[in-house]
Amino acid sequence: MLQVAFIRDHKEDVINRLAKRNFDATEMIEEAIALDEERRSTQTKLDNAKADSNALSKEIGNLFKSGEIQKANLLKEKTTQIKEHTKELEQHLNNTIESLDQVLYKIPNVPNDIVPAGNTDEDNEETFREGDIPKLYEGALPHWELAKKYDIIDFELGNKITGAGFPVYKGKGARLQRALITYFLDKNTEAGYTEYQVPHLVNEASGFGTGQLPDKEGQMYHVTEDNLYLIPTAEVPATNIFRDTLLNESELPISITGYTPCFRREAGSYGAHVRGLNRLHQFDKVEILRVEHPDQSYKALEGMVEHVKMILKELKLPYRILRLCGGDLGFTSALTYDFEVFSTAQDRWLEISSVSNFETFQANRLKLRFKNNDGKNELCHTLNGSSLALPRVLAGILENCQTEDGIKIPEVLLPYTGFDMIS
RNA sequence: GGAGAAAUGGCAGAGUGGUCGAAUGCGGCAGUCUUGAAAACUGUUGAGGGUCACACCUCCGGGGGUUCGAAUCCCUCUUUCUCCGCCA
Repeated sequence: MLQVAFIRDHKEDVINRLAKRNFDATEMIEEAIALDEERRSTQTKLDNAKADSNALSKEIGNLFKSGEIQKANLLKEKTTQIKEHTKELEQHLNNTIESLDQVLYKIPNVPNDIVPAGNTDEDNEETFREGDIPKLYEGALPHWELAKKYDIIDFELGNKITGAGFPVYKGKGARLQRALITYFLDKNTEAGYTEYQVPHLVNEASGFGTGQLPDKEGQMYHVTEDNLYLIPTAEVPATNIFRDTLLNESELPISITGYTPCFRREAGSYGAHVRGLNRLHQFDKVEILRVEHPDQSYKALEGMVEHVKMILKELKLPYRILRLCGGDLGFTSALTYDFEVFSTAQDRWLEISSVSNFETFQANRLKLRFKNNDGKNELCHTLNGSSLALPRVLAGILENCQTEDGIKIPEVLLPYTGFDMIS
């Protein structure tokens, strides 16, 4: 969430920049500023009331000690009034904070200046494209047909065991997926990211820390018995490593990577858009995450984009990079680059990575700060991205690397798969 | 799952109703000594809010309560440890 102080000091700017999301924040911002005003003045009143009662208590203590019981009892009576007043103020303060938070939760992050205006994914700005779209043989198949033909992914079996959106990978399909996971993790650790294995279920506080809660609980599977949530992305547990943390400036930057399955309840779309591996309830993803000094975060974002580019180039997949427009930008992000691989047989682009700078938006809620060289506490910037999301990379490989004789495995993966062809 | 014990500053560890934001030790920082370092000695050293700066307020696992006053008493939750049971 945004910092109130920032909203107060940059009111017009915040409103104007949020307009890029087609988000009219005028009313909310007025409300937030008013509530904050109220919060601070109530806090001051409460502090003063407490100071009075502390002083009285001390006095009573001293009177008892020196045996002046009567005087002490007289003072005691005086405290009841202050106590009542304090209670009222406390109540009011809590209500005000609650209302203020409710408003702040609803305001999305302020887009970076270079975020293009626009409403939908049509308005995203392509910034880069690489890799040749292969000329496939006559009768080339979409990946779900290939999966069936070579018996490497079984969607029906998943239906039987669990339900739609939970595929079963078999034989070389399973091996290829594992190869990709290991390959991604190796690339990430080579680039300086520390590998983590994090829990796949998180508690309420964690869901709240990264913004899935409140409001967006519908996208997560909820284990009500224990009040835990299955993670929709490693971002949730990985970012919450840093909840309520005060770092030293020298500890920055922090770079971590981790592989997790991801669970998404979202009902999704229909037809070809959810066909095969295009959209699943459970999928695998390798995530990269950084905690940065505010001055360095955009440089870090570029670094992450370059890193993902390098991986896709090695895989020799045709892909493009989009700078998301205001309307398509995620709630918590200030700037996002999406990577899309071209699905030749489906003739469409599939999102395989999303790399974002959240600036202080997550850090504020997480209370993730660092002590700067002046000894002041400052919010860190957080960034994350996929590197990469498995199913669509798999789909991309199956479709783009298909030949009449079978699927030709990209060369960089050979040490990981141990085979060069799925036939 | 059952029985018991515990949770205090970066760490260790005292403190069981009133100058306790908290003894002491270690660690950190600064200084003395030294050519330099170590040792020794001296001083200093938690966080958040608030203020121009003070004042002041809050924080002894979380939440609630008793009391004029709570680290200290009560309730509750969480976590950790020991023992038993179960188990990949």
